[in-house]
Amino acid sequence: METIPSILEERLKAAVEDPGPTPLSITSASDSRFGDYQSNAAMLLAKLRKSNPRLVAQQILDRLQVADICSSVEIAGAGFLNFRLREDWLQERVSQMKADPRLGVPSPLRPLGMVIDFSSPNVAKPMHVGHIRSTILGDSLARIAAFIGHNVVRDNHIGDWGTQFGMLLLGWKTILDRSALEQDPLLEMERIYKNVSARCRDDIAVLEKARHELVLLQTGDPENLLLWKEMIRLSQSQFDTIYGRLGVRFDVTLGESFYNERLKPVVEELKASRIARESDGAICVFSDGSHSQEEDVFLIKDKDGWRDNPAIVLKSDGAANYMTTDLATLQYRIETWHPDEIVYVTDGRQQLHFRQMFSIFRRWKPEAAATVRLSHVWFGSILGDDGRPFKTRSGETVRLADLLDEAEERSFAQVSERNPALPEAERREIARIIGIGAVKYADLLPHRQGDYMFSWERMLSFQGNTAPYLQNAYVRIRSIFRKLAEAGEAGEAWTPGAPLRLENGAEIALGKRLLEFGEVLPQVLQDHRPNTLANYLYELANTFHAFYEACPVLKSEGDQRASRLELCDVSARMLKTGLGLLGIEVPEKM
RNA sequence: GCACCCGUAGCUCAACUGGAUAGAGCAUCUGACUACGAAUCAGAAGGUUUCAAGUUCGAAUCUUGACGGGUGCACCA
Repeated sequence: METIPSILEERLKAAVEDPGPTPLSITSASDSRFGDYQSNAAMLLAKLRKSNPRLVAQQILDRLQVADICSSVEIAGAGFLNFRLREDWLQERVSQMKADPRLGVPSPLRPLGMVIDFSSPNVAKPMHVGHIRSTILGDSLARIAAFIGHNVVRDNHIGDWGTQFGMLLLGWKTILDRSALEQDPLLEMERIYKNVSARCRDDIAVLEKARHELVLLQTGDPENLLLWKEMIRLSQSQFDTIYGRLGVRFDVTLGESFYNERLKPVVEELKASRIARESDGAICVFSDGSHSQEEDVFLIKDKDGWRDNPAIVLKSDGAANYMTTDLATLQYRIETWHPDEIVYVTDGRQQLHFRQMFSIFRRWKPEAAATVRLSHVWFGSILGDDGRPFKTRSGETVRLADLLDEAEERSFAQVSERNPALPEAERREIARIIGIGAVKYADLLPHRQGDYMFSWERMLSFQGNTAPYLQNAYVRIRSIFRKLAEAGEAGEAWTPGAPLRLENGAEIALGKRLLEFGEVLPQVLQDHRPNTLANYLYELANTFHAFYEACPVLKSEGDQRASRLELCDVSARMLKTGLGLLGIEVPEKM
């Protein structure tokens, strides 16, 4: 289904003499008194042509043919064109959208291949609150891209290689507590890692031993390889538990170790093509002078002036680092999936790394770089209510499993208070849906570039822009249909598909709101910003509640009743679908 | 020092990427339950968008400068 702005834009283009390359933007009206949609095209054109905006608007208006769509088009203010939709046309649009399984979301011109790299936990470390944003944001973007019609590869690039394994292996062989490992493998692995790592700092002999273990692993020592695989297995089972609770899945899980064979050739190619060279024993990429100093990611300024800020692709000890791995991974992804876009979902601190990585890639593989969009979708930190990074009361990192437990516990207490009569198992299930949903929604709602303050009270509140509020809107609708089904036994069954009649203000407002879904969703993906979708759903729930208060459904009669039931049904579907795209479930009761 | 991000109502956050009178929730105040779920709705009050200049029909948004905060800057990822 085409969106209303794109239909109006076509009409507008036809009415403009020599529209040029400038897009004629149509947006929904900023104030309903101005109409339903507005365009500032006349003002933009007037600026280009150095003429009067209102005059240009009048010229457009004289040739504009929208009588089948609009009841009025007016020139207002500095030269705005304000469109008011015909109510019969609007009603027809909502009916079409209702019958559309895509709920009015336009099909892409061409389905894109997208690789989304997100979550990326480390082996042998518990997943903690630092992983939550990448996991939830990446999952949501993947769901949205797939719904729109793109081909998505969800790739979990886990940290299963590197210097930490020397310490882990040494710890495993010397201080491992078997029973602790059985009880909580991640906790025990974390303990031995911290223990050895601390001793390495003070004692060069321990450090040497750890390095030796790492060399053994890297040269294929059977025992170390076996232990390493065991660590991965134990970690993966913990990841699976968390991902199961979050409802997150991956198409491929390829750890850093998977790219080992490709690292040396990458470095060789970069050296051969003179992109990288030796410096202080390491192989580095320096500026090629193709950018201004301020924009050059390989330069940095200090008090003595501009100096090199190279990216290291091979350390002086001959080992590769994450830049090398990321380049090899990028090469692999392009060879394997030929994607149109690769999305990296990580925190904002890695901006420089990705800018350097993308820059090296453009120099290394210019043809490939020209056909793939590389997007670093970065996000800010989660803060505690003290404005400092979110920690437990004792100052520890918050483990993700504990966070989810607490969300469900708090939610369970609320559900039990509201609905003590429900069986416990049902209350547990509702609490799970609300608790997990609240955490996800609180994470997706703020603009991703920027820190946000974590607050149980706010995210679990029933009022305001929260998951429970949205879920409640859905539950209220379902309750209507439950009532109807009970009555159905007396011969009042609901038959879907009745014609819509948008008669009063609240019905019309709801209809317009429902149509906006198709406008919002492509933009969400374009900007990689699910918070836009979250805000839309909040407004939808708001508009629905206003309709619900103003328009009795079950107490109305005949065609009106049938029409209102249709509006309820499509609103419920929209809420469920929209929340589903954020990875949030809805309960039937709460 | 340089780069990136941020500074919006008492608090927590939006603002369709330069549009018309900057919007929500919490907290405060007023009103609506013998009621399709009040976990809701209707309303009031709350703003020099940190400050100062500039760009133009028009700025929270762009430019420059100042002030304040976060993050990153050569072998950890």
